Amino acid sequence: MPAQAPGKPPGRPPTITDIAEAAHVSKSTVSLVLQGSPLIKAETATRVRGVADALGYVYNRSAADLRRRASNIIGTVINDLTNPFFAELLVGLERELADAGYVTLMAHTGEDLQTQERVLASMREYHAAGLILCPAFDTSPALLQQIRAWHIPVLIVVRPVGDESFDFAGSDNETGTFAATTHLAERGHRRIAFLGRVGGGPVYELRRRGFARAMRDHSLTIEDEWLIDIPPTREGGRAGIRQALALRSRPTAAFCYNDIVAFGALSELGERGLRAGRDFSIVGFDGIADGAHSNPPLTTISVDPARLGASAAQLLLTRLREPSSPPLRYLAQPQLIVRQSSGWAEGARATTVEPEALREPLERRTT
Amino acid sequence: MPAQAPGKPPGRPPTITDIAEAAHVSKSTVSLVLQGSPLIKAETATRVRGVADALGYVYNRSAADLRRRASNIIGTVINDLTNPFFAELLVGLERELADAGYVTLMAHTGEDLQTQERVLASMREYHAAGLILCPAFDTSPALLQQIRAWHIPVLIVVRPVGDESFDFAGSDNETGTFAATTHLAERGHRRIAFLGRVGGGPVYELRRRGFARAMRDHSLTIEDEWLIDIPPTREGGRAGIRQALALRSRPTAAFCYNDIVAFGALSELGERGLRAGRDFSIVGFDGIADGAHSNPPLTTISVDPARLGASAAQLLLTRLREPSSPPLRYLAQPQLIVRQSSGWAEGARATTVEPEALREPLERRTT
DNA sequence: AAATATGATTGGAACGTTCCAATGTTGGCA
DNA sequence: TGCCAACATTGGAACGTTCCAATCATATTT
Repeated sequence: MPAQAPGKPPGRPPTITDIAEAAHVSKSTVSLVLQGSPLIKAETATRVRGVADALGYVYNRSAADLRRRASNIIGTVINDLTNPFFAELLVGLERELADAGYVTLMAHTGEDLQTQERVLASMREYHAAGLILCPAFDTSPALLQQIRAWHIPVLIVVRPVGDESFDFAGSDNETGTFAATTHLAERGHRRIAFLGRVGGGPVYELRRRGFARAMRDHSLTIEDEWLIDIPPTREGGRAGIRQALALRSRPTAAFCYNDIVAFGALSELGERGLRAGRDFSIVGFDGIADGAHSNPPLTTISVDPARLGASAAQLLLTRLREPSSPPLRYLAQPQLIVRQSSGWAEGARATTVEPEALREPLERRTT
Repeated sequence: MPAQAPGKPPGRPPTITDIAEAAHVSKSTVSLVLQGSPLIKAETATRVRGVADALGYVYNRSAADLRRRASNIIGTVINDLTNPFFAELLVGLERELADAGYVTLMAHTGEDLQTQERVLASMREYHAAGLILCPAFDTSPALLQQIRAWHIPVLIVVRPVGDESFDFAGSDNETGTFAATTHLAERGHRRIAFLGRVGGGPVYELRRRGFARAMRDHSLTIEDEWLIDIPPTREGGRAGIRQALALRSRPTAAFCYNDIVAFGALSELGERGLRAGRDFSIVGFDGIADGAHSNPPLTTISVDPARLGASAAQLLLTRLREPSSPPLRYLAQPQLIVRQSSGWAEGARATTVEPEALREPLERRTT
């Protein structure tokens, strides 16, 4: 017995023509009914729908898309699904698109430019109604120009690329980092490290700027050695902490480029018998769900990735309705979420904070 | 200036007919060339391809799919992308499918049965060549029977549903849990908790069985209260540890249903000033990437989610080539990865283990 | 030299929709 | 009664491929 497809072979699946015959109307009428057109009398419409159900009709998108020269497919290109930030973003995106009747053609690039080009070309062949692109590192503006010539609406997400003439959804990196650094400064930290890529593109640049501004505002100087160049990964976070702790002018706190870097940092601190929030302070960026349950829970700048995804989807949907309005732009306003990974600098308040004392306000939100 | 679509409006994009004219061949020839058919003389083929490029031709899948009554779309339904296990699985899947020339239509159900039905129906309309389904909790076998009638190959992933007549890719839950529990027992633990759902379906059942078998093999009894019923989430892990620590016959170790439960457990332990691996032992299940960088790094049963995804994709591809072979089945053999979250029970070896001593073998694999 | 095999190419009818233009059918109004 | 608008429905030509059957050329065999 074959595993799949038992029972009678499908025969020829019913088409609108079959429905038309059975319902004694023309196929045009059936088509209009299926599209929910108000041109058809309600009575006729329900009858037709009844017949369609009875025959087990299933709409043929290929045919419709061919004729309409369009589809309900949104191509979504994610550079690193392995980072929960993007996974959560994707969830928000997909949900919103699905609610609007679109379907998500998803591809993962793993930061590989060739893969990125390939999948984009493929999405084009599928007649995607729109594209959402989290560009891989070093994506050239030329690629975007090329896509523009395809006349498919594109929304750039998270990492800006090229000029401002493309729709974009991301977060306010400078403000967010400013808030994070300020938080550390207000807790009495004077030597604060920055763990992230050096020359890692515009997002890094903005975060570094926010960092620098906050330091300046608190009259803190930045030693060059505190700008620690590591890849934006968990391993990077580990390495960053190792470096930070080895410095002659040793920092007491670190802003981490993103939450997974921060997780790496927490892990490394733990292995050295240090407790984040007491012996060293850590702040992340992104606000992924895991941060509420790391050890210790992570103070971070939350952009609410799922919500960012939803907003991004909305932006693209707007663009689809208004193909020729000026560039759309959405910048999520990040929120500082204070949890236990950031504590007071030695001497800044009482002396050390009892772990127990920290436990009560498990999560507190600040603007 | 409009944001998108500047320059000349697309005109009419070139079709194979246009290529045919320009290359002085018939459209049949062009079609064959594009399909890489060996029927066409190499010389002609390259000429045609040249013309196609020159005209900026782009293949129209809608048209082809209509005519072929098939597509290169694989519909993938994921129940919880928020769990890195599934995100990593999806990455493996997508990569493998893309390499084979397929494209991934992805949908997220968030464990919602209605959403699941909706997205499956949608994928059917798109003429998906195959489906990959991580079923939501409580998916009824009836749904699968229904899908079977669609005559689209389905691969069930991770959670078995219904009878064994469907292709399935998952992991050996019993063996994995057996290994995890054995590991704890061999480290001298005699009171071991099980953190997971009670009555959570077949996967839970198998893991509980592996747990029970390992306990029996080491002549350990299982107190009912050690079977702690919590949702398979980070919050669940927290709650589970709270409960475990409050028991009269207090366990010294816990097997966690999956890695994110384990993360919750680590977090809760940390907040109580306990260190996993020294004061309490934790073992997870799944082997998500984060486990190598949690605090402390997590001992877990790894099924290598990305690889599982790749294998699943291979299984479906095989099915597409062999539509009527008997049911295919793939069970990943899980590996115990010993990291720092599991230590020796008090008195079982020396006394307590110095944190420093643990640091060296950062990661060790065992079968 | 005819007959046959092989290789390379082609004509054209599908595939199942959509949507424009046209047609038929009411009822209201002059 | 005739005219017109509004409403409801319809015919049929696209959309861009694929693939079967047919054709044409060339080489090989008898």
